[in-house]
Amino acid sequence: MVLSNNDGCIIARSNEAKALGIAMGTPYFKCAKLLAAQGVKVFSSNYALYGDISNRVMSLLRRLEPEVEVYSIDEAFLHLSGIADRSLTDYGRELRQTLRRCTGIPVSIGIGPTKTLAKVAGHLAKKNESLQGVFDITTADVDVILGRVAVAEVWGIGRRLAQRLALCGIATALDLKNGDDGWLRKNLNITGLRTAMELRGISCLGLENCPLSRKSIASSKSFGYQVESLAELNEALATYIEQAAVQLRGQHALANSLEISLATNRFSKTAVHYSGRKVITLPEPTASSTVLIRHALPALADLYRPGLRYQKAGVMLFGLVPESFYQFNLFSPRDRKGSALMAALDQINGKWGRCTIQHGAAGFDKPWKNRQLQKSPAYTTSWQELPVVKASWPVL
DNA sequence: TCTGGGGTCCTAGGACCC
DNA sequence: TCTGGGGTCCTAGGACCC
Repeated sequence: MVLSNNDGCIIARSNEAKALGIAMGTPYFKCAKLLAAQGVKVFSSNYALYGDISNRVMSLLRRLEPEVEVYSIDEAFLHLSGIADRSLTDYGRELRQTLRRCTGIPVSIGIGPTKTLAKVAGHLAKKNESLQGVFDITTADVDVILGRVAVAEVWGIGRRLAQRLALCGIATALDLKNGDDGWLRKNLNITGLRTAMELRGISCLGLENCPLSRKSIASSKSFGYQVESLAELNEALATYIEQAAVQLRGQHALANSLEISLATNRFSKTAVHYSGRKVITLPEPTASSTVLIRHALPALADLYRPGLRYQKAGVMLFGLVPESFYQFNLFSPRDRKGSALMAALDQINGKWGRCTIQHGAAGFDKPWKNRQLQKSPAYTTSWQELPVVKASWPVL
């Protein structure tokens, strides 16, 4: 099993772990004993490793297929329009073997005329061993299949909508597919109607092979312990701002505003609950960590209530504009030195590792950092953590 | 004691404009 | 007594996804 940040919740399970009946999102502390007794291996999340493996798989896909939409760290949509002369299932099997051979990663592949149907097919491909990881939904009776899929499993139908649909007698994907358009539009809004159309094989969600840049960038994290002092909160917030700003500069954008947030443990039954948010509109858009930190810290002091034990702080950058759209301020010259400094900082940290150079405000020891007690090594991205192979042979 | 993080889209309602 | 029509932009809140 893999844990979320701060070793908080369970966010990934092997089939064997699923068989123990532990639900996705269960807080780790609630089942730690059971897991230990059953000999389950538990890992802290390791995004350096997952991100690198994901990149390997995605870049291979891009090399093999012209139209690829990377949907998440472990999912992608491919447009298979170019394959007319052979069975898509065969093509899928071959693709799967290639990925396995080149990256070592097993995948399942679902094929369908729309994204939503492909997701249904993918789900079956993963669950059903006889399909050997590949399923083309058009080779079967789609209605029979949809009749067996619970509506809550359809992509785009979450817990809330599923509950509402159940009350109206819509229990399966087939029921949703056959729903009345006017009713769907009114009760599930346009996104729900689109989902139903997609189940009918009418594509409403195109392939986005060159996604636009992000509209907001956030960095927020729980602390390793309950933090009480403003000084530590300042360090944490400055650290998160530096992380968010690196991404901001990475997409060559500037932020118009930022929102900072601060919260105590919302689950605590004894401590005072508090959560504060504050939006700061910047005098002019910036990508400078220094400027962002300078605006954020006084706002954090405003949100701070002495005597509380804080669990989490965060920053969100929004109102993002491309660097090239920078609107010059009539009354103050643009700070060119600042952007050169940031470029140098990114270059150094890119080469020598995150936090090689940082603002003093971000602290040094960072004792409040989250827990990752069971982290696997960054096998593929850190020289210090490369796997070591020991070979021995019998002396003849 | 211990409960993640980072995104997207849609809608309704209010403010404002001509 | 009787008070238009057509827009935009912003925000908060709700839903979803991985």
